Amino acid sequence: MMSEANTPPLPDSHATDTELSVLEALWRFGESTIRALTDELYPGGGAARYATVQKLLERLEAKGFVGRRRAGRVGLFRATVDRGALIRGRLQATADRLCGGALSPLLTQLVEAADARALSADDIASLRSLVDRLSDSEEAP
Amino acid sequence: MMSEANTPPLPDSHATDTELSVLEALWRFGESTIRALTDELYPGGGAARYATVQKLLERLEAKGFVGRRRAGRVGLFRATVDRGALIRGRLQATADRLCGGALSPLLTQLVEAADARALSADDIASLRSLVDRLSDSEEAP
DNA sequence: GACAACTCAGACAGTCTGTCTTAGTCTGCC
DNA sequence: GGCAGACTAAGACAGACTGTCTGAGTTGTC
Repeated sequence: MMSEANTPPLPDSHATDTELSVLEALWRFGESTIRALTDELYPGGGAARYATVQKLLERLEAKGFVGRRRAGRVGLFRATVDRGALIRGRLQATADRLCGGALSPLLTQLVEAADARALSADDIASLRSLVDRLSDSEEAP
Repeated sequence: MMSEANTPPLPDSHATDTELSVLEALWRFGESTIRALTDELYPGGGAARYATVQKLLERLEAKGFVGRRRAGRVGLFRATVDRGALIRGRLQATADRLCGGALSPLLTQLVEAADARALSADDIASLRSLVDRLSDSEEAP
């Protein structure tokens, strides 16, 4: 009972690398027109590149990563997910495919992967506070 | 200087869901023949399914996830990566695409995602020992 | 020698992705 | 009024990837 739907929904679709570059631009510049995005991603790009960006936005919208509104006759596009949501979506997808949905194996492997490379003291501290929080809610349900 | 090559190489290719089911079978049963894997994955499957498994193994081998040796005239296939390596590979891929390769943003998001849902007491305990281990190696380099 | 099982190579359709073309619509300006 | 320029919408296209399957050759058994 409960313990669901209290976190915003995670993206279930996959954003392509190219689609991701459009999202990155939207994150950097906020709500933008196709024209502005095209100029950013393909400087000097003509009508063809413009249409490419248009199609990428259309697909991103279908996947729920992007929303649009109209300002006069032109469309304004904005990202409807932030980078963190995208990351969490991919993490969850990895967990679903490789760990039956469980997240803790990911934590284990993440720490292992980071072992050689440095994890900052801040990272470790945030991990520790997670463990403390989890322990608390475990003892006092 | 250094801090490289002391961890085994991470898979750089992507294993499909279907390919993954073959890997899962190899993890469960260890070194196996195509026949045994086919019987496991497609019970009662005929020559067609056999060939499907064969092709999946061929592609897994090309991607470096599977190795083969010959026992007499039949081939014996084994996984050359374990589940953890696959997980770490996907984590690194996510980090590369979404965080410029840095792993700590993944940690942050993972903690956030794990916060909401229930982790088992075992998970929490193993997490705690993980944190303790990290803190130790942090204090005493 | 016939048969069964295995291997190897490749065909095939369906899907996904990035790219581009075309046609239609609206704008403001001369 | 009408025209050039910019925007939208719809879809065509090739290349890659995936899961599936067929066929031709090999090898060992009875």
